[in-house]
Amino acid sequence: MSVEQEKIRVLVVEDHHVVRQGLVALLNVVDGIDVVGEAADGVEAITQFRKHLPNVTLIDLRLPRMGGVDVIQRVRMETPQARFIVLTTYDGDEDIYRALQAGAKAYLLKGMTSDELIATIRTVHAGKSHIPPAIAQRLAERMGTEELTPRESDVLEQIVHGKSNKEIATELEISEATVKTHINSLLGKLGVTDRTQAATAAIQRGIVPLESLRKPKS
Amino acid sequence: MSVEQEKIRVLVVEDHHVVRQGLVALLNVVDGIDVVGEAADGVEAITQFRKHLPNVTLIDLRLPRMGGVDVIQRVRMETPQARFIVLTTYDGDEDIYRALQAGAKAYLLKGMTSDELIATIRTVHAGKSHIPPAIAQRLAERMGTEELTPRESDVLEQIVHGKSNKEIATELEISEATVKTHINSLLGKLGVTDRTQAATAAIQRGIVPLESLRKPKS
DNA sequence: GCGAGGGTCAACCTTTTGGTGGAGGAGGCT
DNA sequence: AGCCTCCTCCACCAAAAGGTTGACCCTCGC
Repeated sequence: MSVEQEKIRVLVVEDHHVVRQGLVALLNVVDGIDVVGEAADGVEAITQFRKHLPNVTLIDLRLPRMGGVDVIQRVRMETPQARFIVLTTYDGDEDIYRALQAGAKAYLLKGMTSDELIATIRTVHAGKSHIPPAIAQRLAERMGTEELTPRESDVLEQIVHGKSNKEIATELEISEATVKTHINSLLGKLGVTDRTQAATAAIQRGIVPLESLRKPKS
Repeated sequence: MSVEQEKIRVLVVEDHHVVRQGLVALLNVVDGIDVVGEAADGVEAITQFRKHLPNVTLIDLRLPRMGGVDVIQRVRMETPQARFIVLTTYDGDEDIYRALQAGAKAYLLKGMTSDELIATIRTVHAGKSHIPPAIAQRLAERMGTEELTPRESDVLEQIVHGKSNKEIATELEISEATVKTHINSLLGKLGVTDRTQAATAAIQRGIVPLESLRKPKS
């Protein structure tokens, strides 16, 4: 094999400017890795992906305009062989799960060392996956839990937003009795005993994003 | 004045390895700025500060071993002229407030540009403060609100952890009637109408850290 | 066609929560 | 001493939430 080996072409998607800059600088001095593009939001990420068709895409989940999970889904719809490494601070089990479901090959917590990151890029490029033990642990825990139905998720979201049963009924245009039915069901699935626990569980697990609490659009 | 101007000596405190690395690399190529130390946790931060006595300290609030706010307090106790720039992702109004109370001179959100960061370092080194409009906005909002008493905070924390009034009474060794009194009071102060809203408000404002929800130590 | 699961609703009941007013004691500040 | 805040507690009430059972209607897959 020649000294001119093929470089791994990497796309970096990260909205935090200094972090992205740091990642790019870090990776560009590594032998065999070439950062071919950068994106600061989800929409740009897709554009950049189509343009450069990178071997590996490093992506944060929290992005403006379009979330990381959606980006992964979209891109893999048209390019199934696309390899993604999710690189994020911990945002709740739900995101881990959905990212891996969407086809992410690795999940790294910010805070890993440069060596870990580089090693993971090579691993993923070689077609393998890489899930750190801490993440695998959470995934395993999540497995035992039942999925919420769409309607139950609607109700849960309203609960997190501090709505009463009556308000939820009005909002979703169903009777209060139905709201109670859903709540009773979702309490069981979440393994909690009241709405307050359901709310904190939802936030903590990332089922309902914390940002949505700021200023309700309604 | 000579060409050999005095450089601004900077200490970078940030637990995320790649982010810290990026910041240091970024700042070290800037004219007139010299990164004299790095720290990955709060305890190390204090050690490094004493060792280098930097002009400006860049610090994240979420740190292992000792939080950023505590570091600022400690250091300014022994070195009141110490200048801190808080550099963090948004963790709730409470942290902003407490960091500035502790004597931070500036508060920057990760995601700012390198230019903003550099400009702020110079500004702070010159003895001025720098609070972005978005942050000032939140501070202003917080001003109108009343402080919770220590006991009310205790109760609120229990609420966030999903305890019932009865459980809270047992936990804090007071009667359920007293718990109700505190709750009634804190609901008013938080401007909410029930415990679920109180819980989400507490999390969102950073009064009760989300991490404490994982596995209760009890 | 039949069962399973999801969504809708009702009646009934118990427990919890929130709202109000009052009241006494401890500690701090003037 | 007076005044204030905080913490403590009680009683009473109304509203909300939680638990249970049973029911009807879809749709989807077998």
